[in-house]
Amino acid sequence: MKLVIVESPAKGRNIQSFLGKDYKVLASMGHVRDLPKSEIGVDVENNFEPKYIIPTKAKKNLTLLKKESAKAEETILATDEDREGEAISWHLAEALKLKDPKRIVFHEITEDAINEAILHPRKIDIALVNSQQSRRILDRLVGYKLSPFLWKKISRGLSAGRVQSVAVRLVVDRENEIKAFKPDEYWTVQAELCKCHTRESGYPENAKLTLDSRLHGNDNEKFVATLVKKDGKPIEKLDIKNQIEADEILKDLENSDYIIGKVEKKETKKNPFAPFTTSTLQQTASNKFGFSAKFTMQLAQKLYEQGHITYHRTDSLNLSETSLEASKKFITEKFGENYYNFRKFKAKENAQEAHEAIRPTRPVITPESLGGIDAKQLKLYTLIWQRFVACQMSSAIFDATTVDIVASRHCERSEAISTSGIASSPAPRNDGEYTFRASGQVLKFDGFLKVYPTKFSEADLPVLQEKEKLDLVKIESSQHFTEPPPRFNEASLIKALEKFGIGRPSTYAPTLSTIQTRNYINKNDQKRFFPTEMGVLVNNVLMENFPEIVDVDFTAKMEKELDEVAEGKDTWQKTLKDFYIPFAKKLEEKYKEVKKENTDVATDKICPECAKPMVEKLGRFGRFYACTGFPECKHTESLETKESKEVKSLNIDCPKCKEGQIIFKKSKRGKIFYGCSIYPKCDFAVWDKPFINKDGKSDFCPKCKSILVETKKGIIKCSSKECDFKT
DNA sequence: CAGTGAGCGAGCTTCCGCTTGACTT
Repeated sequence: MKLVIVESPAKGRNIQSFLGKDYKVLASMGHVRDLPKSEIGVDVENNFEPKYIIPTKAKKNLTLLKKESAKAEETILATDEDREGEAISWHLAEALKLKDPKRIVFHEITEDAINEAILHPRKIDIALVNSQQSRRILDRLVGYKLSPFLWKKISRGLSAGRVQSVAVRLVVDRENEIKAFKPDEYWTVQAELCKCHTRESGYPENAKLTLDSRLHGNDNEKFVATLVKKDGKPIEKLDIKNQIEADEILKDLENSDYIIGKVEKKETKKNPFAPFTTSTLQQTASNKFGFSAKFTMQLAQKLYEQGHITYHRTDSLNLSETSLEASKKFITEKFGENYYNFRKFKAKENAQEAHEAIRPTRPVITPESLGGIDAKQLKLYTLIWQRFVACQMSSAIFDATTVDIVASRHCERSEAISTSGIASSPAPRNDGEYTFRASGQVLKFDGFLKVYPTKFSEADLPVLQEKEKLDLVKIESSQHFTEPPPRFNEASLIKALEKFGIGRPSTYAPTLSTIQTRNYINKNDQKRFFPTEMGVLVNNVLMENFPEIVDVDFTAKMEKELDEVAEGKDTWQKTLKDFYIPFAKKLEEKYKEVKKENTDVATDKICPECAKPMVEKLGRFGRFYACTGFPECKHTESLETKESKEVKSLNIDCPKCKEGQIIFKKSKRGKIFYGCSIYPKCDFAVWDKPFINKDGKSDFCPKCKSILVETKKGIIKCSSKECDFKT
């Protein structure tokens, strides 16, 4: 028996089926050794010697691997072909004490690919392993050196890191941009025009037309054009600054003739998107369905385990030969040959490409034919299936038309007369010639749109010819203001992180969680991120003292260095030394130089327990009132919010102790609940808001006399778990 | 489902990236 070790058990099951009973395929379940959590674990004095331990979570599995490896005639390391995968193999070899570890790699999970790989084992690429060690140790040094600095200078429990601190910075920067933004007023001018019927072109005598349509044409002969040029000069977005300027233009235009200038017709193409990577899947599922990145990954994990999709943590756009053949067959059979178009996609520059793009494992399994799975899983599968099939289909083709309309004043004498009364030489014609533009596009061939629904505007224009005269139906101007950039949501923040190469497919979702649980950023009602006071404060301290670490290019620079190590051009110790020596020196200075932040704000509140004044303090969960008699007096109060004031004003007596009142509270996790004001003397608490009847009083369950509550959906029910009363 | 702060000096907080599953909603 030969032992093969891969990273993921689902992948292992697959490979097992190809290799048969001479092989045993097991999974490492990710990394099996790591730096210890409780200490820095890097001997910076001794050439950055790392101290690796086996985390408790990995112990059980590693014991199994050891047992099987000892029994096996040989152990083959088949982890992913990238920096982290190479390192996992190396750690496995070390932990399993393999003498001559055999390393294999493959790019697609097919019988041929696996058998081929088994025939060509290689040695572990120690340079690649070393580049991973540099990455790991650098992240450890940054994180475990900067975090304690924040504990000392701001507050305990805070954190900083190469990835999370930049993510927070992006949100803070954006908020500052929004705050500093001054909207500019600008105006646009639109003309509603229609094919001319009342003049030269005329109408057939017998046409049955209403007076309105005789004057203004049918709806399908009307169209809207936007003012784009004045006297041959393009009008830029902010050129028309106010109503006075807009009115002047309107005045000019009311007495103008509208004649068609250039008519340009051309075909335009819309190409399908590339297949999904982790980041684009997360973005699209967020934008289309409102799924959080975390939820999308949970759904994808299940689809992967059930064998419906390929691996879901990837930055690759590669598609296996088999999947390409399958999609070709599917598309030509189902839609016809003209719908098929072979396409190859290139991943972004620093992608590691250890896997394929995310795609259905078997494209013939259409979403309709996939039964027995959860509705939301199916929704995600449908999206993945459509995106993949569409990416091998023809482009959609549109007939696009762009029409210029020239508006010039009616031909009347308008030569300038000099004050002396003598006609001057003809003045240069600057009498307000305006150009409008209208464009339309009509879908000619749907191509990939047949499978991947995409929003596009379709607007038809009437048949128009050059020099044709038009009637003006309506002309109007509209006021606009420039808008600040929008706050990030999950989709756009992940997109930004990926653009800068910050973070990896396996970390986008966890990173978003970390910076929210640290209370650096929060989501507003529109699910958009804004920084908290603590987020702003931490970011300011980092920006002021360690700008190079929170620079968006820090990771990109690190990656360059790591490449040098992976290519054997540089040692991992030198890379670390170049970074760490100046960093450590600076850190030492900053410990001395930077003062501890004081965020206390005096109030005129008096402590109800000891009569000392109270201050507003900034804690890890936001601001709160605290007694200045601390630590003798531990009295604290929450800041009043709209909700807490509202609940307090209802004066609901606690149904349990009848002594206290029900007040608005927040749990550790930030979840809202309603509890008794004299806690811990009385521990009454419910999740939902107590129901208030029309007399302004709380009410009780007719069945069991417990207090009634109103859920967020407006259902009134009994608060008792044993009672099922609800309306 | 009931936090947070200070400072002393017990022990603890903290990083990123690779995995899944055990929790709970």
